[in-house]
Amino acid sequence: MSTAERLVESTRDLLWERGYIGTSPKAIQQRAGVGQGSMYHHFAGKPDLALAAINRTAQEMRAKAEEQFSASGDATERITAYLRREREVLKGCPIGRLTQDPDVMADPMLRAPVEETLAWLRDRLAEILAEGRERGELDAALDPQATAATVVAVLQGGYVLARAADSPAPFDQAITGVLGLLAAHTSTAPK
Amino acid sequence: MSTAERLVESTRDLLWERGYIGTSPKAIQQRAGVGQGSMYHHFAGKPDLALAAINRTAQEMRAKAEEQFSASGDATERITAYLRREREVLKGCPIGRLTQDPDVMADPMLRAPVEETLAWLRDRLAEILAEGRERGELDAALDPQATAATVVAVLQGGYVLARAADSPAPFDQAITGVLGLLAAHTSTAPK
DNA sequence: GTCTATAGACAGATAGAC
DNA sequence: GTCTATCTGTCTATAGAC
Repeated sequence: MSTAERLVESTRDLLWERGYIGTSPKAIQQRAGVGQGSMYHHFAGKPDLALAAINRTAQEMRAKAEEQFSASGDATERITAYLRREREVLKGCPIGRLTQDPDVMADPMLRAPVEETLAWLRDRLAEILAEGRERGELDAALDPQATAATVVAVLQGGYVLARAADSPAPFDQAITGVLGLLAAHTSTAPK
Repeated sequence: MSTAERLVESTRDLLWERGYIGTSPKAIQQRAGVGQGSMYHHFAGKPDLALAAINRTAQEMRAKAEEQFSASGDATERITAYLRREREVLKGCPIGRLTQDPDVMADPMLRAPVEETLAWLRDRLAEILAEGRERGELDAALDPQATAATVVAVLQGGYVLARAADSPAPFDQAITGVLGLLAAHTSTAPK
């Protein structure tokens, strides 16, 4: 892996663990095994490195979600697969956590990928729910937009509960709960 | 307000806005209008101040939630009142945001109130849901524990979505969505 | 490209005068 | 109780040699 690559990966790890404010250039260099001068040769500074790191994480997150979204199965099956997918629950969401970082939210460049990724997730889920409703799989009373927001929120909030409890249990419960609620909106008629 | 009081309030504000890592003793003093020596006379240091601040915020959060929980009305009404209560959505949850602060989570004293408050919220909501189920108001198939975790997660995740979008809209949608899902589990039989 | 040196500002306190 | 001085270390770079 190139020096620049190692710096970006190191920054991704640290942003996930400690956030933007809690991540120093020195820590990034040490984790990457790269010297000070080398870092400033490849990147203009901390914001520049963070931008590269956040963009890559956002890209990766979409790609992983799209794996479940575009798989075969009806709406409920694909959403279940997405929610039940293996995750590093106790580490939290590497994108969602950035919303708590005032310096990230204050910089339009850093903020954009965070905003876009979560908006994309909601839109994509809303599409899948709308499709399920049209096919008669889901109750006509179900609001795709609102329900999509709920699903993403359960995920993001589940991470918060898991970190607070230092256990993945409340995350799993929250997922179980929302899937149970969604099941009641599923048509019992044959597909 | 006493000097000590002003320091605690100032710390509460800053922890909410910038988190533990992002909050310096100097910033606390300036916002409180209190000198350095004065601060260290009343508090041992930053962790001590943070402990006082977090405990107060946790206490306040429980009291406000209990207002809706112990009000009159059936389970759905009380949960709706809790979720629809006026909130400073764009500021996020002052307790939930601390789960992203590694230094807070690493200190058992600072971590305890965060863990306990969110656990208490889940337990309290589970009680209310169980009660509603016993009364026949809610579907017998509904899992009170899991659903309670879902409700708290929607709240915590709703804050994340709102901050990402810089708009309360996705928060409101997430609430609308979960209440819509819950409605399908509500018995249509007379109470 | 990578290294070391340097630098001004801030973090998080301690000490002692008043 | 509050104030000012002082201190060690870190933050986030810049400069210039190799």
